[in-house]
Amino acid sequence: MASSSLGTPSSTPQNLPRQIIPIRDILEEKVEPQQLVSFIGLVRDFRPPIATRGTDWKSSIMLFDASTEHDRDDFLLTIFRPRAQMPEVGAGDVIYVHSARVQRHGSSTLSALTTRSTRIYVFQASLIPKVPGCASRALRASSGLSVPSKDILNYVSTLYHTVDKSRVPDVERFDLMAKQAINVKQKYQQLKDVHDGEFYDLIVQVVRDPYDLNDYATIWVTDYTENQGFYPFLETATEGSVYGECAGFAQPAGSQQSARSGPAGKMSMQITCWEPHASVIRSKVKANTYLSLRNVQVRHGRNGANLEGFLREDHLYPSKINAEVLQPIDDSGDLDPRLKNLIRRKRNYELENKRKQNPPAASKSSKRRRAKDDDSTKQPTAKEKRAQLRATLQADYKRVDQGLTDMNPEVSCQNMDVPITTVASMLEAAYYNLTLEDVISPIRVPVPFNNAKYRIAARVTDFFPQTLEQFSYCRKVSEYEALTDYESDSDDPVHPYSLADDDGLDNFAGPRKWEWCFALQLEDASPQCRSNPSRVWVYVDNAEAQCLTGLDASDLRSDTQGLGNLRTQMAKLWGNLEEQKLRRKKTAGIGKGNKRKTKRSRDNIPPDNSDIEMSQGSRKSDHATKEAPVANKVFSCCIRQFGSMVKESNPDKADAGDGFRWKRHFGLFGTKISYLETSSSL
DNA sequence: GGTTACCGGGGTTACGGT
Repeated sequence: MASSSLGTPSSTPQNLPRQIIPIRDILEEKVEPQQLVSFIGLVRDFRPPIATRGTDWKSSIMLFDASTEHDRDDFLLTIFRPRAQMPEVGAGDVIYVHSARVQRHGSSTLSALTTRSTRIYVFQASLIPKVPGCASRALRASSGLSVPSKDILNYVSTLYHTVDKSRVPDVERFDLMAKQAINVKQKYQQLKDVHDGEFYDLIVQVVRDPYDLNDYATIWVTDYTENQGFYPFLETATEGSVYGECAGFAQPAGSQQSARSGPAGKMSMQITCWEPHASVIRSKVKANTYLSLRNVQVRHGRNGANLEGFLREDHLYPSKINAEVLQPIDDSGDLDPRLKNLIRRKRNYELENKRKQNPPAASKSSKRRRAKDDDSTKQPTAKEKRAQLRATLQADYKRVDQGLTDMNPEVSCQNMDVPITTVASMLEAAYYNLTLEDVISPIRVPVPFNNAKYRIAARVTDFFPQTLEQFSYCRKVSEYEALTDYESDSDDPVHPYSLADDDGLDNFAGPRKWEWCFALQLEDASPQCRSNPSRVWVYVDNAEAQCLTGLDASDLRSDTQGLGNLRTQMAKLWGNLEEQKLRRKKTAGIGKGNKRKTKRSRDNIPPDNSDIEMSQGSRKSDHATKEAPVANKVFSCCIRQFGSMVKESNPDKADAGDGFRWKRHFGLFGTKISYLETSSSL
């Protein structure tokens, strides 16, 4: 079966050296991807080394042997190596590749990939003698490789002199092809810039499930740019109405998912994909998938009215696949900038759309951003804020550092040059000095919060949630996180500042991430406040908790090591507070059914830092201190004030638009517990 | 033990709708 048309013995198994696999066996998938294989073949195409994003360079070689000499499909060897170690090859050279990895990448057929241990022997075509001559003299100079065994050398000679070489181009043509291969043509365009009759590389998002027609599949795609050549979709996009099932399309029962609304207007183009690309579309693509498509021909459709795309088989390399699914979430921060920009445009489109749909009330997702950006909230300018902060701080600076002794040596914070302020002054209502024309002295306008930062001296008197296991939570990972200006959406059911429970994740199959989120109740420890110290709840978000503890969040209900590390770190900060709380809870729990809560809930949210409550100080834990005082030390830490929008049914209090008011919060930042000394080695 | 990447050239096949 594997014999050549010439009937030569070259391809018969008995002539093949042991451990050498016929290339056809790889193409017919008699081996699995990842498996290591050795093979020998003739070079018919070569792509010289090009730089990659990594440290290696990349080169590739198209090979055939006696088992594939008349095949249409090609067998590709991809070489990743430092540039200096790249082999030099010429037309018709015989290559013996020892121990390369089989892979499936960018092609409908399997190919081979070098590993660190792959050896490549190149025999220069013009020097290969006929048997019984020894092929070793045709071996091109390669660094430090010993001469292969006799059976390999014999096979090289036999193969070269018996195989049909009509697929090997002549030297001039080969060199020209190699030269052309490093000329990469820039074909990427956004959809807004595509024209009739041209070929483009596209980065797009699929807006509805593909329509599969066996030999080919059609997809509708967008990149959130507009092209006058596209069909204008309905302005008001409702579920299923824009890219819904088209009348007249045969709908195999159950095979079509409900459609999703894509952007309205002239933002989407249909692309028809033939094999081998259609297989990728069929098996890996659905609505919302991000795709890289290469060499899409753009032409007017049959009605001549609108532009369409066509992804056809590559003439020269029929197994080459030009459709690749892209993952919008990438922890390495290496996301393709073209994809990043597409996601950014999508976000802008969605924000704009939301705004249009809910003009009077602030849209939920933009609440926090508006707190910072929107002029209509009458926020002071940065300069004004700085002046205001300076004035506030200067009024409060008491140089209380001097009165502080026996500070916690395990805790340090930034901005030690900023004088310590008191919690009471931090909790005072915020004002904005409004200057008007013809009015000499500025008017003090109360504002819901200001974005001030402070340094305080404090000790921890309470924490939330009630158990350390709940200090971390699991959340969905959003595609928008790749954007540098990403801010999480407050529609998220587990938004940190809501300290909501983990519900909503049970049926979520997408990527998740563990993050820290907890709150600490701090009591002012500055000397002048000893008689009546104020308390404040401060949030600790994921980044600040990482800074504080030096630990990454994990599922603490199962990660006992992580829980132990957290406990050790927090004990440095709050002493025996956890034990005290536990004792108090046990005492209180007698006769109360002692319900064990394993999830965060809104009922458990730490008390508001409302001015009255906090300036008077809630003293629940004082009862406990009578029994046994919490033993912990004073530390200095940085606190920032910020605001968020919350629902408000009383219209008189709704100062943030219909049904919403601003709420002031405090957050810890720039504070650090000394590093954990772990006994376990890496 | 495993990431890096994916030429050029010039295009036929197809259902009917947005």
